[in-house]
Amino acid sequence: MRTWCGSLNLSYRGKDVLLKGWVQRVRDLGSLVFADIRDRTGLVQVVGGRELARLRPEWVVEVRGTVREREAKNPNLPTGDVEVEVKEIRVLNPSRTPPFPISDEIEVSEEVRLRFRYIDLRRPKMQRNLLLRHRMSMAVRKFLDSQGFVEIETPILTRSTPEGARDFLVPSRNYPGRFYALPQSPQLFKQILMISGFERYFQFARCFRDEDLRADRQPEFTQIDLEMSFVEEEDVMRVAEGLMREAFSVAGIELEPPFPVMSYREAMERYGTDSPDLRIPYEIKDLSGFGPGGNRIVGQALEAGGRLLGMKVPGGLSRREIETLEERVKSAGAKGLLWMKRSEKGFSGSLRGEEAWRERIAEALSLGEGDLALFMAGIGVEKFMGFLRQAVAELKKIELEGFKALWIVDFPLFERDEEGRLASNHHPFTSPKEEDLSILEEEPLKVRARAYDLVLNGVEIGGGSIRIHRSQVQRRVLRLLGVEESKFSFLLKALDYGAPPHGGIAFGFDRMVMMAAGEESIRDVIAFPKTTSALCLFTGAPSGVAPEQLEELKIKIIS
RNA sequence: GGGGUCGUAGCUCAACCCGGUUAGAGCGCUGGCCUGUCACGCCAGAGGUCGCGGGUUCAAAUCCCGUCGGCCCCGCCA
Repeated sequence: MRTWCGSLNLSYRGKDVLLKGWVQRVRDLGSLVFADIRDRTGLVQVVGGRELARLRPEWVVEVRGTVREREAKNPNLPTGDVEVEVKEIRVLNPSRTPPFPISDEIEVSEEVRLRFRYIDLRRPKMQRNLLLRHRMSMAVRKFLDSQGFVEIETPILTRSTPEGARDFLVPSRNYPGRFYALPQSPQLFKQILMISGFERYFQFARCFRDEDLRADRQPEFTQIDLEMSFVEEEDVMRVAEGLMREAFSVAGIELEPPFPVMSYREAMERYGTDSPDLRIPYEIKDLSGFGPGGNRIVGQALEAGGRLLGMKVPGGLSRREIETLEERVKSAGAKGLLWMKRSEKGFSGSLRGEEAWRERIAEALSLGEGDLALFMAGIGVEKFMGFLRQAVAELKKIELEGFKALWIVDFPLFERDEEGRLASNHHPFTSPKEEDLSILEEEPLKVRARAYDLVLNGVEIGGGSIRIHRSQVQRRVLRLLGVEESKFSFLLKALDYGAPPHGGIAFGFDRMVMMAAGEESIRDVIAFPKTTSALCLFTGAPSGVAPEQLEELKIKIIS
């Protein structure tokens, strides 16, 4: 019977044990040799003579021996009170010298880590992260099961839909020139399952989007996808809150539902983003009402239909820091940054203008002596102010501790895309608010959606909506979007066969685990992630294929 | 699609700005010594296409152009 290395303690004193694992390190003192043996549960020291001296890091071994109390204990090691006196050691497999040691202390470039992922995953941090991921998924499954949800798998080979992100395509051999698409989400299938009468569905769904990557974005990722029949917004939100509470509690993080609710408009006004981090204390104020105040830049901005937005930075910033911020917002696309500082001598800074005007602005921001205010003027500056708010918090090294969740609701159903056409803010199956149906065609941009986003510490962690369950409403929305009905005829038809009112939500599971683990990158909670240029450094995917394979698919590479 | 940043020993980095002997350090590795170590210690040693290609120059790790790759951001992500 094998004993886990990490489980050994004084209660094993005198017992014979069999350990299996990897050699962490060998300390050769001559006729006395120590080795640390590691398995998934931890490390334990074994002690013996010259027979241990030939061991090298990462060799796979089997050790038989007797547990004894140590002469010199190691308080830094959970098993530090004991050691195993070796009776027999067998090398099951030697190892080449690893490119980097199995330790959280050592910094290794991500490139090397991904190339040797099997070694990287031996590191305690990565083992912890993937174990946490497992426990969170188990907690979620248990919770959803207890709430009457049924896990149902939906296809990976499915139909390309023109809306939304770029699809990954899979060529069909049986139908040359035709393609399957990998799902961007199981959206339509889960709606169909509601029509099929399952009432409550969930799935840990792998989703695929062929877009450029980020620290929190991978081309394939995992969503906790769920859908419910006969529900309103609040019903879905309560289930989602319970799910979040259960998932995060396994990481020792207590979320306390119900989460506060904020309208999209309020979030944009106060924080300049639809996913605000409420732990940051700054707020944005609209100062357009005070007029141009003799300031040329502000005057031009207001005349063009733009706004003057300001934000107080208590305690101020140095000139150098303001310059740094300006560079950062400019690289994000902003035109520039204005500032004003209040000192005992009065106002200073680049927001010049009439003294009374500056006084009124300072008052509106409750600017005290030593405080700084930052401003932007123009059209669409809200989101740059939101970016600035984050950047200032970073620069001021504001302690961002704890977890603050909130719901964002009352999104507009549509937005204008670059070409000025209507586009869905969420997706085309999101229901408009009943009371806004009458203005759907006349004033589509004023129509609010029955959608809700769940934001945790400024990260969008989930989003969902009550769906359209009447084909006639779905037709009107598709028409406004300029989408041919034929593309979704299967959905429209299904809606006419007794579709119940339904709605749901999907969570970015990788992001949830990332936050619970305190990681900055989603790659650290995914066993085999892609690089930011969508390569798998471990297998070398994507790769070329044999000419015969292309031949069979009737595919020709043209460049 | 765009911007930034990095690429030198197995790993992490220095030398690069301002071109000029034999490209260094720590860790790791190999060998030797050592009975209480636990980041063991001490002694000795090996180890480099300076990402790749081209250019400038008497001379390139260093300057220029291109290219490949890692990371971060903007666009994009219904």
